[in-house]
Amino acid sequence: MEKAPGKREARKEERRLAILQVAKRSFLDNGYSGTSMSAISAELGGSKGTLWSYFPSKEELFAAVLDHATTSYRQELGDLLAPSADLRATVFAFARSFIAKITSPEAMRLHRLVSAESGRFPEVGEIFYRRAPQPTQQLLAGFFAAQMDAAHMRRDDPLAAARVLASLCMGGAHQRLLWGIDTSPGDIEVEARYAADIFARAFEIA
Amino acid sequence: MEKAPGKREARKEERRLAILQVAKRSFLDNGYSGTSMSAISAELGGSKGTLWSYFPSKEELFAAVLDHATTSYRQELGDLLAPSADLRATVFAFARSFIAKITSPEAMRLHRLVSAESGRFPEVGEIFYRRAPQPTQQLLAGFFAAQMDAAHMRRDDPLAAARVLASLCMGGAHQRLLWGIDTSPGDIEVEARYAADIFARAFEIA
DNA sequence: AGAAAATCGTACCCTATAGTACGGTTATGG
DNA sequence: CCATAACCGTACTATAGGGTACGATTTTCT
Repeated sequence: MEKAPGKREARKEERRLAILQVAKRSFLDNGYSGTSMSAISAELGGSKGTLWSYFPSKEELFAAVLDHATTSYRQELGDLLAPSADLRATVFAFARSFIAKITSPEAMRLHRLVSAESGRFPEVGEIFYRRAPQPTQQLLAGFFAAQMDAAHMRRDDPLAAARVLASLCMGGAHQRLLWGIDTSPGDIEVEARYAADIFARAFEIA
Repeated sequence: MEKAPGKREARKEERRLAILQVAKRSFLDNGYSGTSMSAISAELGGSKGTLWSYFPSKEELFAAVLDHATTSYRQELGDLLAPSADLRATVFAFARSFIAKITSPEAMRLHRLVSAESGRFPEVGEIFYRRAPQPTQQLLAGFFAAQMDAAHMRRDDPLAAARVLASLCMGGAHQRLLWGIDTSPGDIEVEARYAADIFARAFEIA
């Protein structure tokens, strides 16, 4: 079924990706209203008709960009939870990778775009939520449930515990970057350690 | 010095406030790029020239709106911390009021606007940060410092403790509302209780 | 009453924008 | 080699946007 790359389809897909890439940059930089189809077409080179033949309206382009961006965002998410020596170390390692990921420039810009536009386009928030925060929380929750079964931490709602850790990770550098207060990369290490410590105390990790 | 209301100045101030009010609604609803001066003028009635005589450009109107909005936001912030019977109760009461405040529709829209535009206008984030999150954190930090001195909670960096509590309060309904996942008002109570509980465990409150 | 300030209405300029139309050109597939 | 799908360039429509100009009108101060 999925044979025949075909030079036509190949070039088409390639072109589509190029459009998405340029559009993504523009939407991330300038928001929905601040992005113009004409500018995208100009930056892309070629004719406006071509752009419209791929995405028949600005809204559809936006939806496609969001879909693409959140998909690639999610794909880098699976390996955040790497069980190691003891629970504390695992939590700390997770916190460090997680904070690093959500404070990366691209993640920040995506976060900005999503929170800005999900007021006007409700489906934007939902798409994002189901692809990024929700899977992460469930990943964590499953892990914590097992740890609770093994009596390595206090028994509690695993999903709530997952949210606590996520909240602790998002309250520091990420939040400050949101307001434009810039932070040094070293902060990540410090904050991850602090978040892990608070979490360990709250959930009675040995 | 501050005498002579003067009908001229009075009407001028009144008009100014009317403009700010309409503009605020529009910026909060539609963002910076999505807001048009012409539309504001139309909704306001009267001539475009008048609008421009008050605010000589869209950017200056935006700055004034932000200034006004964050100021009124801050004024409702002082009475969040009401010392009561014991520390646990105080923390819980704070969490409840704080979550209620930051999840109010207007606060959410302001948050959205600020995080969206502080990428493009760095001073936006700074203005907001210095008027809302920072005072709140310092208020809390001062309170915790005193409680630590009185040995009612574990000794630690008071500002860090303040951030922990704030993070716990922002990680629930507020975050979900940001993605457009709506929550029931009853969640506030539950989440405040949970946040206070986690905080109490992490800081060894009796 | 009369000068001064504010306001109004409207027409205007210039640029940007989403989206369309169309005839000519290049590349691909059979 | 030739039909065809994709593409290009360009010109075009229509609307909206920020911002200006200006003469007429109303309101306030003295």
